[in-house]
Amino acid sequence: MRRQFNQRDPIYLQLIDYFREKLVSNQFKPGEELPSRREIARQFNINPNTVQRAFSEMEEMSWIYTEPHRPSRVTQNTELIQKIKKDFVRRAVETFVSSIQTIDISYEEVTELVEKELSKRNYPNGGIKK
Amino acid sequence: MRRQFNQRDPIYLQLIDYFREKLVSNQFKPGEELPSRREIARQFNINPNTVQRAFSEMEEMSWIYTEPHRPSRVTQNTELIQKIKKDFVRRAVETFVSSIQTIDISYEEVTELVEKELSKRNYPNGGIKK
DNA sequence: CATGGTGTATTAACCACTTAATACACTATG
DNA sequence: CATAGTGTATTAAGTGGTTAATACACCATG
Repeated sequence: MRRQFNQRDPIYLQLIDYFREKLVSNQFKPGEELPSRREIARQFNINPNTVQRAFSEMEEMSWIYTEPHRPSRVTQNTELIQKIKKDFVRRAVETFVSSIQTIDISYEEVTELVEKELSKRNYPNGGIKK
Repeated sequence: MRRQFNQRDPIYLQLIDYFREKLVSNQFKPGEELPSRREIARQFNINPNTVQRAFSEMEEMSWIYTEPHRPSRVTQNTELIQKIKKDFVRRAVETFVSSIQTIDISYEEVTELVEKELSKRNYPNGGIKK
């Protein structure tokens, strides 16, 4: 659970991103209980309300659910998790393409640069991470 | 010169991006005179100080230069323009790769998605834009 | 039944940052 | 030489948004 938050982006967004990463990389069992807001706040040394903010948004997106007076749980909808993953990638691709298309550069150059950057980060072919 | 600014990002940053695009796509002659701050402000219907803010930052980055009491001019350093272009692409690639590497996805899938998105936007191979 | 932890709601404080107002010296133009 | 436009600096105002404080009802545990 050790992770530093940068000082640039809102903490609650970084929290959401943190959970997204765990979600799409199967680090959660479906329906798994999450630590309480206050517990997480303690671990990250942030305000409980900030955690609540993140939880609210994740609940809004159905990433988690909370029965009254029960700990929040990770969604049991595995299709949703796949969708989160797909949407995330799609959005990243769109943002990327949208920005580079203002540049006069060939497709081959682009993919070569992407490939280079991927391998630079020890990202072997085949999708086995780290 | 018609372009709408979104209401999400700071205007001065969108202005800078606007000039970056013109700069790297050779829509400026080296040393070309730029319209005055107030003129640009009128065209975009924004505050002259906002233009000045953008100009300051572009001057800081040496994209433009301003002799005392003269109109600002586009840099004559063509190598710099190449560097701006390269840096911009490099940063876009880094951001992109950095985000998708939190996802369990193969390199082939990534490049395929990028290729798809590029062609969807009428981006023919070979780098001939639009 | 008391105590401490929980999810949640409301409100306030804060805060970085962008944008705008204003002023000034200078220059070109007539 | 007057007028209008320019680059620039300083300062104020505004603003959207995040974070924090506080409170409340509820529940489990002893």
